[in-house]
Amino acid sequence: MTTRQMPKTFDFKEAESRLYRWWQDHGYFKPEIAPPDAEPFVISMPPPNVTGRLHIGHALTDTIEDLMIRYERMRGKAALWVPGQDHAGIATQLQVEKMLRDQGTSREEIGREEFLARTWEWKEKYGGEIVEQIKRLGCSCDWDRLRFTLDEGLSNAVLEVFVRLYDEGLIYRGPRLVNWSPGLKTAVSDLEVERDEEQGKLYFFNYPLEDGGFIPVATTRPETILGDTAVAVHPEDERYKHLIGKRALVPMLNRAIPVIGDEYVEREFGTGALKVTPAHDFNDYEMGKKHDLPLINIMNRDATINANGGQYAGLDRFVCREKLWADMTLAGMTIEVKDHTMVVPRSQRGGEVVEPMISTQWFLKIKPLADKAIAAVRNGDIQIVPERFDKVYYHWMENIEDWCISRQLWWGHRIPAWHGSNGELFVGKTPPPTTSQVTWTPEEDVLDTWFSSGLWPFSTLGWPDQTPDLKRYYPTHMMETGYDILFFWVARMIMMGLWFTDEPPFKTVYLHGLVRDKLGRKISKTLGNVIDPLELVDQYGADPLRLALVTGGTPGNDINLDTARVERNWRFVNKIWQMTNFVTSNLEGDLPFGAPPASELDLPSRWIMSRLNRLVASVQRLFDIYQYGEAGRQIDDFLWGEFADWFIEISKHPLYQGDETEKANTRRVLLHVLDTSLRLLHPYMPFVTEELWSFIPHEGEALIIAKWPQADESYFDEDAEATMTTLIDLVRGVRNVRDEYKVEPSRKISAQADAKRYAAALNEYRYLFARLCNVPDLHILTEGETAPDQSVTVVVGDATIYLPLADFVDVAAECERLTREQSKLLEQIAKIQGTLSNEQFVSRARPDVVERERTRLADLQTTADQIAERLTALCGGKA
RNA sequence: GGACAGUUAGCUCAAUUGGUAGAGCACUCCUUUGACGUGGGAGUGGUUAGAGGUUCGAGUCCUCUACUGUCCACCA
Repeated sequence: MTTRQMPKTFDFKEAESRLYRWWQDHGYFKPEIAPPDAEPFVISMPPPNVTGRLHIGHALTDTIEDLMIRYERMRGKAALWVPGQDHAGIATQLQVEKMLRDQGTSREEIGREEFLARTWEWKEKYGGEIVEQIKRLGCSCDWDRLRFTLDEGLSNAVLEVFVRLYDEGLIYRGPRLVNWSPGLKTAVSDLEVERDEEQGKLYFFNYPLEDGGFIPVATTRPETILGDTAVAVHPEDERYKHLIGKRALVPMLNRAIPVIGDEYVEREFGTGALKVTPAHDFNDYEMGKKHDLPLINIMNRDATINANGGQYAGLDRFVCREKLWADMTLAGMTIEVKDHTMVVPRSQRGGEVVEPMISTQWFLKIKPLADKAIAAVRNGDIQIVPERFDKVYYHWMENIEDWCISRQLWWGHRIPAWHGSNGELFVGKTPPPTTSQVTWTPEEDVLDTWFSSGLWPFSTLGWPDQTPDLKRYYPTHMMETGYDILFFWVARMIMMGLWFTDEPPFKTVYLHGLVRDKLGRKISKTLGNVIDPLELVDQYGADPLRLALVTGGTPGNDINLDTARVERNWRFVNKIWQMTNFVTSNLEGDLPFGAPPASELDLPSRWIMSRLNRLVASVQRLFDIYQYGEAGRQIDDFLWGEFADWFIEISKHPLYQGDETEKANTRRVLLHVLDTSLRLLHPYMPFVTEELWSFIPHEGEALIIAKWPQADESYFDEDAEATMTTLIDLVRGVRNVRDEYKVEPSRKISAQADAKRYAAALNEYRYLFARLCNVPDLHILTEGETAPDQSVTVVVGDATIYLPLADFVDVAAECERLTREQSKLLEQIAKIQGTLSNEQFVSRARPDVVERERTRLADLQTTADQIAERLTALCGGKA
């Protein structure tokens, strides 16, 4: 039996790095640690951005996934958690560009090749940091399988997918109206545009007509007037319908454009007439197609006005807005400017106003892929947890638009296409041969970061090659991530996975919420409410943070993280440390593992074993439905509230006063309960549990690969639980009375008990009262004996304890206390009687519920009777 | 304009298929008894946002209202 001396407290700073290294060196994070025929369980880690720093959201994701992985590993699965990093096109490029600016240069200046070289350097330098940070949380991923979206294998997968989609006719290239980010000088997808309500202005002016007269129109973006190719009115609008077919003149440019009729125009809004700018507005674009209007692009890539803007060429779009409006005002065309609440599209990344612009881009016709993805969830091949996200998923999938996959960036997967000197387009994994007739120039654009992310579950396992990993670990099992990237990532993985592997890339999607501050505010630098997980790990260790994150909320809902919970869990860590210290320091001799059979155990042991096994069963049920938070809370409650507060205290009696059998049994039970609890707790708090497990006698080399507990129903024991509950309540009652009567805790008092059906138990376990409420000589009243008069009573069911506190008892106060208690009881009795006298209840409620109510009533009744008796004896029936 | 969450003790959160509303933190009082003062004991604190309904029984199911938050959406 090991007798390694435990330190007084848990030195997490020292232990965490040591244990992590030890786990990793022993290969415990690798699925190969399980037998070759073990069932696999695989999670692909949502790859953090290569330049990112671990934030609290990562901490949540990684903690939940590590919990799932550790749980399945302990269940004997070949658990594989594939870690990775994302090149994060825009985010990374922006950071490197900033570095270049700080160095007094720019990407344009150094050129594409040099820029990429510098970015790779940057990646090598900073890319590893987040890996180290993930390790600090205790994440048990297989670092030998670490992948990066731009590494060779994954890049090959990207090319393969692109070429196949192109060959299938699903990828096309052409000029379309797209969301253009002028600061980043690239197209972005619909998802990357955020639309928020802002205070803006609505500009009213008169659109001049060729034949004289005018139509009043309103716009929020006057600069787009320069690109107008029509004025639209509602075809049934009495005010304007006679003007349809006439020609209007674009202000300041005097370009003639038609007045058209279209039912899209809302007669009630603004002036009821609309200027149409197909090249700079999505609605107008549609209307333009319908009416065959020309597209006039008036902007350059940086959103300055181009030559189509006449005298305004060269101006910034917002400067142009002011200038043009001023000029129109001088020309007498303007009417008024009103404040107006409107929705402004902004770039998710830079925050700048996104401009709808005509641009030649690559698109993916995604509908066919989406159809498969919808079916997979509908037929249950993929389950989304919580279920309510199904609806969101379907809605998005059913209304999906072609995906603009090209970006005018340099950092990313370059689109495998070549442009021939005669206008040909070639798409393939390798460049086409140059001939005397044609020379080929490679495509400049790269792919949207999410394009490669969409392949993650299978690209990381070696696809398109049929690698052993792909065969064994694909499809994966769990996709755990935040609901905020359901569309960006999850939806696309499902589509790509189904399309290219013919299998759903994972079976379950578990969506967690966002971590917010304790006031429920979004975490942001500007608010100054950033919760830095690494700081918390430094301060309290990884385990307390992990437990706080997992138990802080429920699946799919946001978590308002109160760091006080982390601190509290740090105390919990200490608490289980001290429990273990107690258990180990009380072990002696060679003990068989496991608890003795229930028949050989005393009441407290039967009780704790019953409670333990119910806990195990309950945790299992909760894990089966992904309710990790509730399970964690229950383990916590059990350990602190039952095992430590009661069983450990009680165990001191058999340990110190018992015979050898009692000692051995108690030791075995202590050890078994602790061992089982550490196993249950391990996925939540891997470090401290592993460390503690090393101090207790154990079979097997490490807790991380120890067997996950299973409930043993032979220990379920309702009688033991009921009896112990009564004894505990009696102890509590005595403590309560002592406190109320201000009896010093150190003062021993005597007591007599009229225990009725608990007489035997009370008699056998009277030491509980000595130990737990300083009543060293509880006397059990036998038949004929009567209770002392001058005493305070504690009543639980039909068991009564009399405390002859002669010096303390104030008869009047005691009568009042009893009266108070009695009225509370009578109230409850009345309530239950009401329920039970209801025939409907008795006939319709579940029998066990009725039975429970009857028992409860009987208990209350006997308690009330006891108290009534006391009242008569002590207070002369005053009450 | 649609859709989805949330509203429970002062604060942060729980609560199996409907069956006595619970923790932690904070607060009050007591406490160095041989695991732990990062502890122990005893307490205070709730018409579960409001109104209806279904039911023997509702925090839980249904309807409506209020407030908060999120997502989706083409009113210039």
